[in-house]
Amino acid sequence: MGYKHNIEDVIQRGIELVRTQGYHNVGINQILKASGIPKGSFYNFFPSKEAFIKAALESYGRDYSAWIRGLLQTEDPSPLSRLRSFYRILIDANEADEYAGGCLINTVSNEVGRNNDIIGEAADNGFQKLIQAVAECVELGQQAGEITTNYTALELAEYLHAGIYGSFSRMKVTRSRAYMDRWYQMTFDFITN
Amino acid sequence: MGYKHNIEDVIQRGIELVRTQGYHNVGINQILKASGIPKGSFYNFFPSKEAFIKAALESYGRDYSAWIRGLLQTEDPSPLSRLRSFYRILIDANEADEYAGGCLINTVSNEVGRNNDIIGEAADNGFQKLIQAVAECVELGQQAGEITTNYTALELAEYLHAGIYGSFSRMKVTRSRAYMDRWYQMTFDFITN
DNA sequence: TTACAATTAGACAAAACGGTCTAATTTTAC
DNA sequence: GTAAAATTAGACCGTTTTGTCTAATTGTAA
Repeated sequence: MGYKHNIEDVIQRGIELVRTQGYHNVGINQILKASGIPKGSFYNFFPSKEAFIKAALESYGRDYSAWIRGLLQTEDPSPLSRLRSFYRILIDANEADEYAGGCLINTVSNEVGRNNDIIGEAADNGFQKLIQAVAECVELGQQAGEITTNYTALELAEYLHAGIYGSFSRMKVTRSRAYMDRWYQMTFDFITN
Repeated sequence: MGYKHNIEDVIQRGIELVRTQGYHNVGINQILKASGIPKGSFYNFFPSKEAFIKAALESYGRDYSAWIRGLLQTEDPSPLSRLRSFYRILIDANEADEYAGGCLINTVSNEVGRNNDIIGEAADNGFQKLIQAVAECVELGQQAGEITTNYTALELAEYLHAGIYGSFSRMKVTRSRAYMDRWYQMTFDFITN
């Protein structure tokens, strides 16, 4: 049967709160309330807020990179087309989310990544997972002659990552998908053969 | 003679603290201590922390965009060369700063831009100032035939903005200029004729 | 000089913060 | 069934948070 509360539930609720509202802006009590868990159970599972967000980043990174891989491994025979499709879906998802937060890793990384080594490292690990998933598809696109080979697949994946995440930053205050759409158009214009 | 304390001093100290440590991670008391101002004076100048950061964003946006304009209006006759030089200096500055914070507007925007309309709007205004300063030089580069005219100057400036700020995000957790350098190389490869 | 306004100064307050603690309950292992 | 371990529950604690308040001081304008 198991006990009443479930760690994974708490993590998912916490992810959603922190992703949309920020690390320091969300208190433990808020997470307790949202997940219906008492404080004792929370601190039984996690020794600190820092440990909680580390676990959240790891869970999010796993799920997110798996989601990316799923989207990049469809039956579409063109790697470039799959890559384009992925970014369109990502942009659509952010619009559907009303530009509320973008990516948890980005939110946390920007807020505390530089000032907290444990969180910073967890964020970096997460980013690398996402970038790696993209790089694999980029490489296939290069092999298929669809994407420029002037740069390595990893360099291109990092370029894509920086660009879309920079667009997220503008998106958050403009609350518009225009910047992401323009980024999409221009970037694929630049990197395709 | 004037009174003992000076608003602009307090703003500059606050900017530096918030830029490197984040909005919620820096308390009023920290700003008071750093600028040697008592609480009564602070709240005499600013009605709230929110009002303070709004003033800080405005001051920072003014100074930063003026700094950009200065760097983009040298005696170098090539707009493209001036633009390249500006981004090299910007990247160098972030390295010299030990990747501590990047841009105040970006830091605050990512942390609270979506959850606080007053701060979000101030951040957006600041971003627009910076992008506009870059766009003017991009346009000159287009007129000189150095930069692609497939996109408007504003679109290209926004693209540059998103890219370098996305690189900042990676920079913060990797504490390395590698991502910015690669972004620089690739972007100018893409946008030049 | 005098009257008024702005600034200075920091004690104080209410609320929120992360985290601790003890006791009751539930599950697991033997 | 029984003992040990894990989980649940929330009252409680010390600290820190933003913001208020009153009184003294300083500057300004008549």
